[in-house]
Amino acid sequence: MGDVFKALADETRRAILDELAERDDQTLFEICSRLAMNHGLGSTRQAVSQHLDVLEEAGLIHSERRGRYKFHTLDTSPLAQIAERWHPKDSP
Amino acid sequence: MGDVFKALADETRRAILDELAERDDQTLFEICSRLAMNHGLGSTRQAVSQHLDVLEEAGLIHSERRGRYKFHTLDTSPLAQIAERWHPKDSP
DNA sequence: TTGACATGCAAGTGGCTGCTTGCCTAAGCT
DNA sequence: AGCTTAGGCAAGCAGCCACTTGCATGTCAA
Repeated sequence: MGDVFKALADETRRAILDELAERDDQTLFEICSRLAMNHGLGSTRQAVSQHLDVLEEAGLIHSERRGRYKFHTLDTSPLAQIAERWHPKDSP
Repeated sequence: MGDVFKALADETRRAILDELAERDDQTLFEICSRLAMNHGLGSTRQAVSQHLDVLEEAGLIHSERRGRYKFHTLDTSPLAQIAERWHPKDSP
């Protein structure tokens, strides 16, 4: 699952996860404005949209379309295995 | 600490961490041969050396020079904060 | 000291990636 | 219907990054 690591490699994408961790079910424009407000990031709508694609591809967020809005929710389950991959070896 | 995430974004670097998780105090050539044996990676010595620099910059490994050998050891402590950064929010 | 071995340094290159630009689709409101 | 709003698609561009190539440094053994 190298997609998860590559998705986390970008600062803007980590900021998006930060925002979704504070409030779920946010639309694209909500995320855009919150990135500008809370993180000082002036990313374009298309740029954020592409970031959301990468994050969803990695399984870190899920999206659901309701009417003309698309709501995004955080999924932290792929992060669990990261810390556990390089466990210090227990000698037998 | 974006360096940690960027360091983990590369497959070869993750394989290096895998090898160091199994045995500490490995030299550059040991790591090279183990990458070829266990992971099927035909990386050059210089390529692996640069990967080791990135990993050390990120604080994921430490190195110690003894004579003409340089031994590398794994340090998993930067990984702890990763899983804890996007904790599900506890409602007050 | 001489040679072999382990590693370091630095410039150059190809491919990936984040971002922009421009246009398009679709849903809701009046 | 007509307009606005939320989002999607795709091509192009610039910077970064992993890798190579060639040479240099330093250490041990004979």
